[in-house]
Amino acid sequence: MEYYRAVFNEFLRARKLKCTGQRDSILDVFLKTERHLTADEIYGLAKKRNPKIGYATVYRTLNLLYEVGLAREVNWGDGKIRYEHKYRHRHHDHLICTKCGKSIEVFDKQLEKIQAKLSREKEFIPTHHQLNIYGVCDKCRKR
Amino acid sequence: MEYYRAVFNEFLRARKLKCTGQRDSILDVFLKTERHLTADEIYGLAKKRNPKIGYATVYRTLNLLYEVGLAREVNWGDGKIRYEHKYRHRHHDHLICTKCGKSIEVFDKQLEKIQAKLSREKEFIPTHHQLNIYGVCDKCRKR
DNA sequence: TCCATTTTGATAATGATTATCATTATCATT
DNA sequence: AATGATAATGATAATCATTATCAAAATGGA
Ligand SMILES: [Mn+2]
Ligand SMILES: [Mn+2]
Ligand SMILES: [Zn+2]
Ligand SMILES: [Zn+2]
Repeated sequence: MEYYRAVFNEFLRARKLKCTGQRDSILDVFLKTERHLTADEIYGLAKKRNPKIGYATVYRTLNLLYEVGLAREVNWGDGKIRYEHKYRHRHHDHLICTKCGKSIEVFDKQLEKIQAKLSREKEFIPTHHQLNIYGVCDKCRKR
Repeated sequence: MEYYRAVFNEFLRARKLKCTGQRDSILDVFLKTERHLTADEIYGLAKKRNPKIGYATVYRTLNLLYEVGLAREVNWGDGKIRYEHKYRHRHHDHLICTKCGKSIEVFDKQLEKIQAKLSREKEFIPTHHQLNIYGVCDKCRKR
């Protein structure tokens, strides 16, 4: 975790941005949680350790984490962006339960290959993608 | 196109809803366009043939078209829902150019199979999915 | 035609995110 | 440690797509 903080600080220095307590708090909260957090959730958690932190700073810092490549933005179509760890985490897709909201992470090499093939066929240069599979999870089905 | 209108009217009757000129106009506009339209675009087109139509009615009618299965909602992560034909149209995914906004429709049977496999492995019952591949289209790359 | 029910459109409300801007904090340089 | 140029912050207003409200109008079966 020290390492990630170093990555962030290096990024700030390179961009002539400043190290601040708020940025530290937000990065900490983000790194300490493995869940997919919304800006609002991160705001709530960061506020605990730094009560006078503002919404705008949370949004601004999350964008920095995105830009430096520490965070990935996830869009599940419910109107809010979620953030998950990206640095040294392999890309994956999500199964999303429409009953309980839980998500399951999945990865398939073949699936990624087919996407590359489809792009190639259309002379399209892919930069990133997002696959959401919506449905009902095991627990919710049995309930 | 008469057929689709019949499907819609049958749905309205079954739900004890009423046939109205506004609903006709909006369905017409939707059926006549093969593009992926936002509510706002449909509002603009419908207003041409029925100038006193309101925004709310457009949103309400699009939800009906979704419920009856004539329309599919598409979310490209830019904050607005788009609508495309669903009835008698095969499911497909999209390559989305981040330069010009154009989309290319693609389909791969193997890709769908792998998704089913991934769901099965997690004991997850999938209902629908959405795959967006973002990147740069042929034209934009050459420009 | 009558009338219960549904629909409509203008507009207010909502909710997530972004913009604004005066005040405060950071940090390289004295 | 003090300075000062620059960046950061937070309260709050603005934005933008979508939804809710509600009085007035339209629909359709009897
Ligand atoms: Mn994830
Ligand atoms: Mn399409
Ligand atoms: Zn569930
Ligand atoms: Zn393009």
